[in-house]
Amino acid sequence: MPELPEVETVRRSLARRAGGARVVSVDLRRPAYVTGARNDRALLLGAQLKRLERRGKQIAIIADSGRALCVHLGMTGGLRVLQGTALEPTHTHILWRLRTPAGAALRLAMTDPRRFGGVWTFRSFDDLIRARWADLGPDALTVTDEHLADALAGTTRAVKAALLDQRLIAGVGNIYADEALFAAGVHPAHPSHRLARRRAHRLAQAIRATLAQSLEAGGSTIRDYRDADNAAGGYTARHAVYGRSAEPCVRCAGRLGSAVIAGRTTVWCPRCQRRPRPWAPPRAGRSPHTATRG
DNA sequence: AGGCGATCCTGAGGGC
DNA sequence: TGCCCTCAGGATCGCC
Repeated sequence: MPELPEVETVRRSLARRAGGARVVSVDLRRPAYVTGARNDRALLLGAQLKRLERRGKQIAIIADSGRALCVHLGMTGGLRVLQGTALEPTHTHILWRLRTPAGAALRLAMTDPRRFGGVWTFRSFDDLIRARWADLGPDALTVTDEHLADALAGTTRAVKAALLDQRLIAGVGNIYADEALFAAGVHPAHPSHRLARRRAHRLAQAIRATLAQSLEAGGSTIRDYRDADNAAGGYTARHAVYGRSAEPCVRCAGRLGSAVIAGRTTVWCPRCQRRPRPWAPPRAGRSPHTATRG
């Protein structure tokens, strides 16, 4: 489920609630959810949670022991802090018991009904970066106009497909790809390399602005997404196109269209997001301006 | 190179 | 109430 704003919201709430806490016990209930060493020490038993980092849709939990966990939430994953007698969520694959510096007992639950996410264990944050983050593009929240323009110039794919490719830009998923394309007035099927550089810059600005606005609202809540505090996101109501197929465009009131592009349901406004003019072969003799090929 | 479909899973929602 | 179908925030793989 979660895209960059939701993952960053989880990271922040986790840092606030469990930062500095020590791992008292580890209960790994579904070993297959973890890749790499699966022993207690690899899962940070006895260590203190020191730093929480994020790149795109992935979170790194770095302990004072130097060890690091990489968490990818997939479609339905969540990291939830439970206090007191709070009920444990269903599909909890790992449960950590923590003790905060102030002495409070907390539980941290890694939940993921569909199990498209996962946890990877590493001896160090450097190892994590090498194994999992080295191939990711720059984080979408701070991607530069120049980087996105260069990345798009290098591929012929539909721009929507390019935005979903985490090697080009990290953190954009199906919701924010559609939202940013709408905000920039770019048709999702526009061939990436044919997008004018000026429009690629505008798209980069739209990506940053859309993600920042959603982050400010605590992300989007579709179905079961919750942050580490179990709070729902407030951005869903502000979606201009995602989930609004056949509804009126917020800008021109025209009917929003949808189709499967890059294997994902895509919604856009046919009037506000024009298709590129199709290339037509020049026909000789029709106009004095028609180029004659040698 | 990249489109496409299948695949990994569970759950929600609609139609009947 | 239940059954059957479709669809869902992600990402990878093999095949054309």
